[in-house]
Amino acid sequence: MTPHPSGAPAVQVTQETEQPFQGVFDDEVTCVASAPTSPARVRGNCADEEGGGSQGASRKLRTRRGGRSRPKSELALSKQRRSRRKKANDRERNRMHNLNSALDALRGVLPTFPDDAKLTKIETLRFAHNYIWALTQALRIADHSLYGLQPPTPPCVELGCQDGGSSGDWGSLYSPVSQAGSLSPAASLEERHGLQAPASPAGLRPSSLALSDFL
DNA sequence: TAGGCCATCTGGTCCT
DNA sequence: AGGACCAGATGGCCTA
Repeated sequence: MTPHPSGAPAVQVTQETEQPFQGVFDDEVTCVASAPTSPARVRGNCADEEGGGSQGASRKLRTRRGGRSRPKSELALSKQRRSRRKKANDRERNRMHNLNSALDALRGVLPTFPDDAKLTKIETLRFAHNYIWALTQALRIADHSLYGLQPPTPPCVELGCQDGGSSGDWGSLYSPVSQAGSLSPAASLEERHGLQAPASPAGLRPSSLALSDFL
């Protein structure tokens, strides 16, 4: 897999202050300056310049409030808009970097893969979901065998606490996701990379499991 | 070359 | 007003 074995360095971002596309912000001068960016961006920047008929409104404001709040010139307003947009882009970028960091952390606690194999975002989420389910099932089975035939109360996993663990989920052999199959990717990792599930920390039998079981 | 995945920008909406 | 979140759009990179 690894759509970006050598490329896409931005995925590995851990520093919040990193600004891989510093050049993007050089559009302080003109909206055309962001040529490497998408037309949408250019469109947006230029649209900002237009300001949607704010001329009359600003004039009205100027006449209405006379003194304290200084009226801003179109140039100042445009500058302010660009500044706000730039800051919003920065925040959005940081937000996505945080999200990716969290996804990387999640990948880190999932069973290890070959170094050159990296789960995609959607695969990571699906894998984690089903892996957690499998682990809880393993715990349940272990408890079951320890304490006899009486099915134990399901462990209170955070996401399952609110409903006290419905018997429907816990009574079924397959995870709801696995049953539905709607979340399974068209081609499993195993098929694409010949991967086998590594040993599970909870004592699952890895020999009988494949990644596709989790995906 | 098509398709998948990704990063980024952008505007809208909601919340503080 | 400003920040967080979201979804759409876009273009780049990579693989089959």
